[in-house]
Amino acid sequence: MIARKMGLKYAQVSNGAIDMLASILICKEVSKNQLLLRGGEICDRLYYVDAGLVRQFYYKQGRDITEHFACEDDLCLNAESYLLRKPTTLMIEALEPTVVYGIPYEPLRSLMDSNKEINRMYRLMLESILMQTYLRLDSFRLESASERYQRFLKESPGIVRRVPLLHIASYLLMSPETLSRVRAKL
Amino acid sequence: MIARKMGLKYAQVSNGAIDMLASILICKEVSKNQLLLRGGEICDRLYYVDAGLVRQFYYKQGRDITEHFACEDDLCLNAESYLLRKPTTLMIEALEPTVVYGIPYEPLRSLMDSNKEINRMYRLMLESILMQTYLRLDSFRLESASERYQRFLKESPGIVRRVPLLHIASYLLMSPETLSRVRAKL
DNA sequence: CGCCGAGTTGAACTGAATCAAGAAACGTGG
DNA sequence: CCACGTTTCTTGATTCAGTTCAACTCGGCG
Repeated sequence: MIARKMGLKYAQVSNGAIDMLASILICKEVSKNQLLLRGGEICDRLYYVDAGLVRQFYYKQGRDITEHFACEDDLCLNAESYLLRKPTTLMIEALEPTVVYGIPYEPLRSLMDSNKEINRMYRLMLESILMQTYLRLDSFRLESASERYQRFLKESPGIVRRVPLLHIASYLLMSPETLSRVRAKL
Repeated sequence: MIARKMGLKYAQVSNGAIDMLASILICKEVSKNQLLLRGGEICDRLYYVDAGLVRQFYYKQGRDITEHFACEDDLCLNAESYLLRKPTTLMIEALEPTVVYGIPYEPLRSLMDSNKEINRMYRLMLESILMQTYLRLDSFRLESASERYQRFLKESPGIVRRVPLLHIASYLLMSPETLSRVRAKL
């Protein structure tokens, strides 16, 4: 069911491949404000959010910085930890009651070795994440606080209403006060 | 020769795979200040720089913004254009006499279908680029102009001396004047 | 030699951060 | 269902890093 959604969102995989993918998926439920991944752990899963909303964040100079939001049908990848198999400083927290499906590292690698479609699906996921990341980098170039917020509003209207201003501000690289003022002017 | 370097840098591919990779590589020489890719073209190659130095840049609000530098043994990927097959606004310019090897899109896809090692190599390339991009995003969070420059110095000492200040400034998200002052203080 | 682009330096300006105080919303227990 | 405390958000005043604009210096090259 979830495997089908995943497989079809990024590639057009066959029923056989969907079944194989389903066989390695691991479902996890997280309640509001619970951590899905703690600092120091190795992130062994590439997450697909089925329901709810999570954020990836870390502490820098004592501040809580949100790096990514993922809601229904979004991917959540802890690249450095998942790919290099090392302890993470980037945590994942559920901002709502959430259900995620994780693709564990090793099982995915073996599945990719034996199945071309899964291999292709993963490649397309990576490519999609990469392009998203480039877009995000770009938005920090020459855009004012207000422009960054308006872009976010347009690109992720669903998230804005569900997340505390504080997290959106750090995600958009501005102080909560600035975001509040930006909003007041719109 | 170049295929061997490439194959070994990102994966540990066999001689057979190296030969296959070599068979699709396209070599191109570009002289100083020449464009390797013009705006409006579709970027059909994932480039590997053999010798010299290139930058990727685009115009935004009339300014020339450098997005990426690639020198010897670095990759240069025009993600949006290469992956989505659409005309680019991101150009590539040689800052020195340069030799690049391009991996063309379609031939790579078919090679990946028939050869697992090449497939794996490309996957590792993508993963590597993705992690680099995340690091770069991070450095824009809570780092001052001076800190960004010092990080760049440490991470890419080879590039600093070979590139006009102007391009480094836009790459690091600051005005040339600011970079000049930052340098003066070190 | 004198031009030209690249880099430096100075002064004024500005967008956003910070600090501080108050208002609104939220939820928990009585 | 309300009262209270806590958290989240807003608003104002001040400060500061970095931009902008302008003038000047330097080094290379025709």
